[in-house]
Amino acid sequence: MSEPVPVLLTVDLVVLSVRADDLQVLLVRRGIEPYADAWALPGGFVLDGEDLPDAAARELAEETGFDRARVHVEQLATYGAATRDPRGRVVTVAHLALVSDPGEPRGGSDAAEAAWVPVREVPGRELAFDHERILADGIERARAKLEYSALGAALLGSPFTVAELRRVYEIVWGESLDPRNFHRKVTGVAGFLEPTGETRTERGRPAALFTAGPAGVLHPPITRQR
Amino acid sequence: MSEPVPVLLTVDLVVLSVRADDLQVLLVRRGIEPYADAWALPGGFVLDGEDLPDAAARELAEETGFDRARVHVEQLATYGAATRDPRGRVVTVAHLALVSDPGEPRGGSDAAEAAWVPVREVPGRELAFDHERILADGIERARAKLEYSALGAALLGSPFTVAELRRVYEIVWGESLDPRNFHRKVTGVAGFLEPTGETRTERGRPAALFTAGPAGVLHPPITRQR
DNA sequence: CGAATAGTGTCTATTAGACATTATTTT
DNA sequence: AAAATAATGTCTAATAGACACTATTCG
Repeated sequence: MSEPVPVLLTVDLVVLSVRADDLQVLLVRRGIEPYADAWALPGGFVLDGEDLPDAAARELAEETGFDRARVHVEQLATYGAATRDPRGRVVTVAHLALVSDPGEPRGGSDAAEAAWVPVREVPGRELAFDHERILADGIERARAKLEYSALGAALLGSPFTVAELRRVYEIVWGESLDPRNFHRKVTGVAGFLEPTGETRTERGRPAALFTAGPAGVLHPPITRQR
Repeated sequence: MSEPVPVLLTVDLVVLSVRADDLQVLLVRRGIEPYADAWALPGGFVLDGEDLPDAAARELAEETGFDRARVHVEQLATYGAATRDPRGRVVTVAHLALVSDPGEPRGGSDAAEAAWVPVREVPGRELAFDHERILADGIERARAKLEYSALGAALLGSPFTVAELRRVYEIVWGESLDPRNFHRKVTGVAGFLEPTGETRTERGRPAALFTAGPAGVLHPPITRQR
């Protein structure tokens, strides 16, 4: 029987937000080796005694100032190829975070710089480690979960209008949706949206305001084009 | 800035199979501390230089004799609570494995005994570590993925009949499905099932044989009852 | 009033679910 | 022939998608 090998454990975050009518991801420019000056997903080492959700929430707070109550964070997947980090055996538990209306990011401890980048501009940049793959997995998870979950609300401030929610779907999926059918769909599923009774007027008829309902799931789902 | 903390990394496996008209999970009785003599999910330490999929495949082969080509294995989730293992910081990357028609299990290196157990009998047993939670997550993943993926075929030998596939769905979901509607559904989605042209006769009219098709996904999905 | 946006209604094609019927084998 | 299982067909209710229409605001 072989001996167990100790590894270093990190959490990395795919932090997505809808900003400037675009799906954007939070990237940091690394301040230290390896991959110094390269763009990377925010993240860092799991600390002594710290659970994985705690580590993810802490890193998110350091990079964005968001506290976990206002953000949706879920575990994405774990990446552990022996050669993924030149420092040695470093395994990362990637998380997906969806935030609403973030201000400008602030640089964290080992991040010289942080920036929101439209996801379709990322393929041009070389990300550190296997972060390009992790980002792709995170985006696909977000797209897939919009179909059957109330995840879209996590990308919006609360309360929100049906039109704002629809815009989130359109931006994340990159396809346009019929406003009338979308409205009928999301308001028709019991418990998915909670009407606040309030309205907000921008231009035209005032829009009813909603918060995410208790259902959490959208059944039957909204389907994207295949 | 705090120091990274080294952890030991394991892979654990939720190995599911349909045996004796029942959804069963492979459990091992632990031969060593901690939790000696307790039932647990099969698994073990990730070895030096070993990637996560390799470690999962190796552990699976040790416990069942299955090589990875014949089995569906996918990463499930990672569990890293600081107190989950009394030995210290041990983080496990759980995997879901679906196998067809396994023979009797053989005990592995640190497993004194191995057994297939119907999943509905598991709540009676006390599983080691947080394995009860991991098992629950694995079962739910399998149930959910049957809806939209060709995962059911992984629980069957190849080729198989539509009736055999339907039985898998019924057993995993614990609900009965209309044979005629199920047949129409799975044979109607292009690329989901590949007819072999062969038939197999048990009792009654010979059944056409199929293999899993190239599509991999079932769109639109089959939905379970909610 | 006209423009703009929100929200409802209506029609049609597709799909799901219930269930009848036909087809092909074994005994 | 009878029993058993496979496979197809038919009907109906529900849903998705296209699109007309009404509602409520601002300028």
